[in-house]
Amino acid sequence: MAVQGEHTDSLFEPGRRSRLLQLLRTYTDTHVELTRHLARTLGIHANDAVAIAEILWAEATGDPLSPVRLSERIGLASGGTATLLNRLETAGFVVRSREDTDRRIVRLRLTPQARSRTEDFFLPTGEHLNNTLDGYDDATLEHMEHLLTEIVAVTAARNEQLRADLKPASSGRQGT
Amino acid sequence: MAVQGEHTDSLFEPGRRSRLLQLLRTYTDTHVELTRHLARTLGIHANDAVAIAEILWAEATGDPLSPVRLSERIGLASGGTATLLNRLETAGFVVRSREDTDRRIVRLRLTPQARSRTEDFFLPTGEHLNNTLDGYDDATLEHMEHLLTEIVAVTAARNEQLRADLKPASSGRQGT
DNA sequence: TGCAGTAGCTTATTCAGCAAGTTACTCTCT
DNA sequence: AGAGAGTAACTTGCTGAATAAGCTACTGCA
Repeated sequence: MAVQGEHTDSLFEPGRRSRLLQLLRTYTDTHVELTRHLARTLGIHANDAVAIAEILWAEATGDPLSPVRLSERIGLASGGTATLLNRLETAGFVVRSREDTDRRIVRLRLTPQARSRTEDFFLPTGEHLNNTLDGYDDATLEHMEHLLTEIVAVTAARNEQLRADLKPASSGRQGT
Repeated sequence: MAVQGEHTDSLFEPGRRSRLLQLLRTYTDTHVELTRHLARTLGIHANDAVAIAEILWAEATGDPLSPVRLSERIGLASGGTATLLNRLETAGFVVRSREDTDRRIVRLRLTPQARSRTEDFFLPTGEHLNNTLDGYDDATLEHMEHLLTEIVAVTAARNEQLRADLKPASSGRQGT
């Protein structure tokens, strides 16, 4: 018998802000579905496709993922990530290379075939999106970039906070 | 031996457009992680949390999901969705109600407890985001809304196309 | 040189999800 | 009205993805 129950409506209040947030939500759904289609196209599991996309992007930015960092992004435990990587390596999508000075670290790279198939998959959408963005002037895009950056920061901060609840107290060290 | 292999670089070319697309990708990752935290908070599986968010949102827009439509959104087959819903119903998160004139159709609604727990989870982020959006004037937000709408449309169109490849030929109608 | 910390992996086990089949309901066509 | 096609939801048997726990290899501090 909760008498109150109106404050939470702010999430769904009509208005421009709420509409924007819903658009972001919808975009996420859409992007996730696109990744599922990638999985189907490559003949692999949904999570494997997520991993491939992450590996591809990280590699493109010049800082290839390690298994631990991949596991953080796709939300799998260490063992599950190892299984996933074995699967992808056996299927010829991924190679592991120890190229770091720290000999413990493994770097994940796509095979040329995997990269080209994945890029071919994303390319039409990418070009279509680029064309769409061409319809906007530079100032608008800059605003958009700024806004999105802030939005990501807010959400990421919340994630960080929630992640902190996970590890109660490992070592005595508890930094900032 | 593909001699060419430069056209695909357009996905990663430096520049504002590419940066925007990466931001969208990052946002998706962030939002997905947030949903995983929701799962942990509610003590349910990741996919279950995705389903709860979808059910909540659909209900809020006045058009509660049916199992089929839920399954399309979360990317599960009919049987898997039934299992998931049984799980959520048993755990007291979801109720199924036959309220449609078409007696086959089941509408999915969150229990009050589930709704309040989920809203409590999203509320801090939602308010934080609203504050962020308050820093932008109306015209800018309108531009954003327009741009995002287009982006979603492009991606959704691609999804539709890919989904069409799935069903080979049900009725005699076959396109190109 | 030992010891704590981290990266990556292996193994045993569980249970989520799929494919296929069943029931219930709706709509159309005769 | 009644047969038949189509759709919504659910059930069941089985596969294998992911987990938890434990192990090895490497790093770097004391």
